[in-house]
Amino acid sequence: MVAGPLPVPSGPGKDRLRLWIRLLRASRTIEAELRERLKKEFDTTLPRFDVMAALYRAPEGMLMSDLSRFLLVSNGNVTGIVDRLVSEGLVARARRNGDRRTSMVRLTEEGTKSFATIAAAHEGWIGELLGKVSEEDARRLTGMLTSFRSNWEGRE
Amino acid sequence: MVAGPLPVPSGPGKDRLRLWIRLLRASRTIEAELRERLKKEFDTTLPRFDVMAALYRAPEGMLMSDLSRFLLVSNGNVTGIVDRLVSEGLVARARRNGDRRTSMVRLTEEGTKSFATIAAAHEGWIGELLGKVSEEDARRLTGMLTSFRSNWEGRE
DNA sequence: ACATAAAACTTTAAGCTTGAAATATCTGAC
DNA sequence: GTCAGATATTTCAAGCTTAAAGTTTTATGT
Repeated sequence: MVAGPLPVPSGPGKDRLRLWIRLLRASRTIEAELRERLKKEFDTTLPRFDVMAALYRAPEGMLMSDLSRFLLVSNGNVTGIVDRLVSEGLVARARRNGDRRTSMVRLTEEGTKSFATIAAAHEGWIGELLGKVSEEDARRLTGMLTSFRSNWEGRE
Repeated sequence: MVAGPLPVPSGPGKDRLRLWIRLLRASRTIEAELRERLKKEFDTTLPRFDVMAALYRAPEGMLMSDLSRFLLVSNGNVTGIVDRLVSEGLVARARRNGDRRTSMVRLTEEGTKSFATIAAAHEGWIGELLGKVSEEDARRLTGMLTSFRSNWEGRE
């Protein structure tokens, strides 16, 4: 999947394959760098950061299934990550009266403060890691990826 | 990390952050789809596919450390995946006379045939999943990502 | 009301992933 | 030759990830 230096043979459809390979390598490269920095600087992980980022945008809280859908990961996965965040005091689960199957998950005060700090650093890192991409290219690329996303969601 | 529907606030540097988020969501979406199809259609996994793809391009074999570097994953990780592929008869390790620390890893005949089949399907999937991206956009996007990569490798 | 289905979540087993420590081998300085 | 350091790989512990199976609660049809 993460094919590299050697070129993909040319032919019909190869352009898209090449695009996918580059896309994957770019995101893995950046992801690896972020993972390392999160670990070194804040002793945390990317999945934890992802969950906290989602919750930060939803002060009223989120259901587990919302988190799962939003983060594009399985529901069982979210359970584990949230468990750990709860045990660290960064996240809280609140049982709901309306539906006792569900629980609202939200950042604690400590979690909110912690995330704000990390997010500021994170944004700086992205600026640095993507520094060579011009603002204009960034916007154009974003536009293409956005249209990919809309097409994707409308598929089937 | 995988922020979604809600827009990233505007401001300096936010364009790159937005780009990163879109990039990550696009690759995770495609990855999830490929993972599912590899499982359903060929009872295999993405990491196995990655390793086999790398070895397919190197008929003479690769060192473990080459695989690790090439796939952008840790060396310990590669050990486990190759172990499993070996136990399935798809990959073979060959001790080298010159340096007994290393071993050349290569696809077996069965592994080669198996990969060829899967790779053909894989290419078709990518063509389908990225079908809405025009060939021209695909080339332009690839170009931008390639220049990101060169910049990255030249950093530090 | 009751059975049945659907929904939300957790648990489980297997595999992936990392960073760090351990092992084995090789290279170079002396 | 030998010993220190470098190199290649494996092992290990902890955590992430998925798909599938299980649990509890809610909704629905009759």
